[in-house]
Amino acid sequence: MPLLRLPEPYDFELSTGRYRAFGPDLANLWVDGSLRRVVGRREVRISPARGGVRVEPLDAETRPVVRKLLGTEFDLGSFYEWAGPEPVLARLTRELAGLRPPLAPDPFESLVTSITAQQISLHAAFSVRNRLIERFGRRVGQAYSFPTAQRLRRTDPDELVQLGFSHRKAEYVVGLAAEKIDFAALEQLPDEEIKARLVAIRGLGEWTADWFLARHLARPRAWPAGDLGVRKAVAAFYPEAGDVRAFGERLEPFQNLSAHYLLAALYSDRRLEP
DNA sequence: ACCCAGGCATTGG
DNA sequence: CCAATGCATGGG
Repeated sequence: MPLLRLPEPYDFELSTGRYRAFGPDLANLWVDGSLRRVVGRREVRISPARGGVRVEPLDAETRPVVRKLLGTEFDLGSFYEWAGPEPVLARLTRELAGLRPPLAPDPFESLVTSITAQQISLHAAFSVRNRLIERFGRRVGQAYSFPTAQRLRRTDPDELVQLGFSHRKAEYVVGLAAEKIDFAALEQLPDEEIKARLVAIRGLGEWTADWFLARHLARPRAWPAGDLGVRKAVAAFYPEAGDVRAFGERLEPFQNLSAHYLLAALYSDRRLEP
């Protein structure tokens, strides 16, 4: 059986909740308890299995992408051990045991997805992003490949406006697609250097750069202090915290996983909603 | 009919 | 350096 092993504990349903919580995600499509994503020219089906996930097809092309997608880079064991003495995260890691944050496997996709989510609600962002995917992606099976930079760089921004982008965001996306970014080289740099390079690109601010480090590169210390959800979660779970960016230092060196667990706890607990 | 939602660039002090 | 402003959609 095509089994991709993952360290225990792993809770597939919990970990993939992001792909359903704000409406369907055409690039990471949930179908009858399984996740579908286009890798190369094929649709890959990922479903829960004992000891990991069942992946079909599983081969040299799909394996690294699925491993990246499912966040195998995260060291949950060390995180849980580290959280032990800290009351809040100790509780969250128990309640959310097996949550392994999924990642955006592709850097361009990660950045464009963040642009769509700037300022507006995640429901609205998913809706706009899905229309982008439908219009400029490629359907394979039931899922769609995310639109490529090559495709979007020859697109008139007005076409994106038709899909619900603001004029400004439409320019950001087409401009980003036209940038020649050596992502392989970028990934070798330290966090702050990567942020500096990204923020220099129009439409990419600190929030977007932080989520790129967190959700594409899985950098342990990424801490999106400007994120509205993170701020709400910190306020809810650490009423005495004060400045959110400074508070992040208390979470060293697990800011990224801490942010994901705080957000998951915030969204899973309706009582905390305003 | 409002108002807010996982920001950002732009403009003006 | 900081404050104010406009922007798009979808849910409440």
